[in-house]
Amino acid sequence: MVEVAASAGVSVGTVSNALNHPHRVRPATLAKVHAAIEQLGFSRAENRPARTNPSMVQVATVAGVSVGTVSNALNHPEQVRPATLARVRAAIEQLGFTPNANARSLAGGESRTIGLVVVDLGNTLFVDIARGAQREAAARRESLLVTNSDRDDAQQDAHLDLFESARVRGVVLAPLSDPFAGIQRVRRHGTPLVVVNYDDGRQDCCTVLVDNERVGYLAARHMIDLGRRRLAWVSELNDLQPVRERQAGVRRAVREAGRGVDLVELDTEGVGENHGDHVVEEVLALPARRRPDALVAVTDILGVSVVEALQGAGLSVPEDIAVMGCDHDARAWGGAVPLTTVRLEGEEMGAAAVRLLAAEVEEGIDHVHRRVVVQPSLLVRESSAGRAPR
Amino acid sequence: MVEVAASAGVSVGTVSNALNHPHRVRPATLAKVHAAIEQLGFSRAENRPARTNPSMVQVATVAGVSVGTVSNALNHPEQVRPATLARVRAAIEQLGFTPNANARSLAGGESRTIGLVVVDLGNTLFVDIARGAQREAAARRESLLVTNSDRDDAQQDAHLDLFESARVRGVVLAPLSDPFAGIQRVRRHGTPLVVVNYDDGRQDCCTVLVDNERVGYLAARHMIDLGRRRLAWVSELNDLQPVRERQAGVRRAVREAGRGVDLVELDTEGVGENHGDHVVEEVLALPARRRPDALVAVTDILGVSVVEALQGAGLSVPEDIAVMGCDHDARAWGGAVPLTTVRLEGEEMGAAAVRLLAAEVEEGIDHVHRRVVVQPSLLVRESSAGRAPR
DNA sequence: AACTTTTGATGGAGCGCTTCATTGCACGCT
DNA sequence: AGCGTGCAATGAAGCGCTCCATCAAAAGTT
Repeated sequence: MVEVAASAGVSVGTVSNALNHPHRVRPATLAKVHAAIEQLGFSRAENRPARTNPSMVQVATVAGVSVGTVSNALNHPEQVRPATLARVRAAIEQLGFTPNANARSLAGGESRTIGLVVVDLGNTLFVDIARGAQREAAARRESLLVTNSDRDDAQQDAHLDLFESARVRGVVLAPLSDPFAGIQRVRRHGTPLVVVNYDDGRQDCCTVLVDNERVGYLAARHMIDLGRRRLAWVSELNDLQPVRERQAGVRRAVREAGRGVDLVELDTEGVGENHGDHVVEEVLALPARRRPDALVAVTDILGVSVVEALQGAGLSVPEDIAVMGCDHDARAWGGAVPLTTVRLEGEEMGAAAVRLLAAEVEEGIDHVHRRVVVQPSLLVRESSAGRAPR
Repeated sequence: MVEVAASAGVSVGTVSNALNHPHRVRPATLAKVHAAIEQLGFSRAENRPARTNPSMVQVATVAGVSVGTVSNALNHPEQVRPATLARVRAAIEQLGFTPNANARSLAGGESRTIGLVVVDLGNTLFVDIARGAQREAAARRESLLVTNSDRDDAQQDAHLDLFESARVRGVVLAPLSDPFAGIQRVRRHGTPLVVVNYDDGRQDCCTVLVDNERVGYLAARHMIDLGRRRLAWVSELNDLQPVRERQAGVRRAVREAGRGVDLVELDTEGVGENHGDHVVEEVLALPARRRPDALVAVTDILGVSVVEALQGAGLSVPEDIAVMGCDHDARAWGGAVPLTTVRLEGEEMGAAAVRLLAAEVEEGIDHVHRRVVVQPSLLVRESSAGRAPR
């Protein structure tokens, strides 16, 4: 009727009158309306795209049982007699019936999907997190849906809203920046939320964290254990939390090592592929007795870049200077000298996040937010330890 | 009541009788049931996680309008008087109302999400595809949900079912292997499906493809244009379609170049990080006059591995032998010598897939399946062309 | 055999929304 | 004033499912 009204150039009300109270409508208008009806009568049939999933009603009809029984066959098969169950399943098979998850979660008030919003799918860590979350979710017979906010706050918010409106069972968020607003947004209606890889300190939700202080500590400690005595820490100038923590870990390792070990801290303007040259300039500018014999880069990408720049400057790695990065970033796997790194256990983080989510769902009102700190591990390769004998 | 029955160890029917026709129930059973009721009475209150999203009814009440009007305010704001609209919006704001997408798509029969099932999120190409699809979907005011099948057919099927049951608007599939079964599964009920990066030849759905023949052609042609005359093509032994096509492209380029150019084809047992050594052995085993001066690897990972092995064997790249890969894989970005490659335009592929999906939705019954072939592009870096002057 | 109890199946209410025929009302025209 | 019209709002039907009180028949018990 709305279409007819549009086509006839009158309001819906007029069409209604034309049909039910024709005497109220001026003859000319009446004619217009009837013409429109006539015309649409023809074109109406064709634009049905025939997207016709069978419903439980059809399954019930074919199986010769009631809708309730079909529902039971699906969700509580133990309450259905084997013979009946078989009939229902045959009907489902025959019709190719796939339950409508929307109707399910509407009626049941529960969903079996969890949402994961990730800041950057291009980064190995987050792909690993997704993989771990996926695995853990599957083990709990839940589905995991992933969205990539691509380092964009607006997208991140949009995706949180999306999951909220889909009434997912819970959301795992690997945020770009302080996720406070996002947390509020999601928790407003009690949707369980776990934040991964960001410590907002407020502890008003469950959190899965990397022990970034330990990342730095493991790295520096490794170099010291190798007998290196003049360490360099290279990171970017900005104030990102993980960077500061890693730096703190490096400092602690150096402090613990006592006076025999020195530390130089170098800054770059970024951690990308091309910042190695600048670092090497700074290194070479140092007086020989302060020149580092070991260098820890805040990321693998930066580390690889430094290795290349050092080699370009005629220094050998690891003989003259041992180099390592952090993150176990796949983008750095192809380096000339395989890079020693501190590996973040992304899969474990993702799995832990899903477990926390499940706990929050189960515990309900009694839930107390928890924080899981996943320990990184040292991965020694040639850039620090030299080529292994073959 | 189901809970009570479970707790009392009787059937639901018995509980019903106990409540409505107690005389029909044996006293002992009656007592059990009442005990169970008593017990659950206490624990019932606490496990309500208070996950209470306001519904449109509440919004309507607060705004002092009917539910229909709230719906109109949301979906057809132009049909609502500004003053009313403002009241409704204020109520939505005040209650923190988020529409229930499940109910929406149930009632409206339409969903605004599309699903993307990807074979390997660890691979840059698919991350790019996801990014491109995301962008195009956002532009059409649709949401994109991603799942990672992680090279596992069972997971892929599970994810297709998931999207099917969520009644998404359409599915984009980047399959592991021949997606015939998956296609059947999804199309059975008319869900639009676009397959990316796999050509099954049957053309019973829309497809977005890389011109893999051209990938090989561009690569070999680049080497020939650089003046190289003895090319090597390195690929794994298996029979994957894209590999064969790339090989065909290489052959064509060599053929076109005429008799001055030779081609050696080498096989590896895989394309991973450690297969370079073997390739180099094969290369060195060739008589000097047949030894290649240019090498095209089927993937970047293999290419980087070859570069390292060559350097390890004392050969220089690109002087002695130019090397390149294919794919523009991020995992190869960190190589000692930046690797020339043929770039697959993943973002463009993802965007094209979403556009095809949209077209299929719009065209409905009249839709004819289309095939979009996205052209790869050559990315020249140092491993073939030498270090650019600074 | 006469009863109680259990099992297995039923059918209807309701989840939160969209859609749309219907209506009340105000406006403009004669 | 009175008719015809358009606008804005209403309210009920129904989307596909789950849940559950209820019941008929089968299975036990005495």
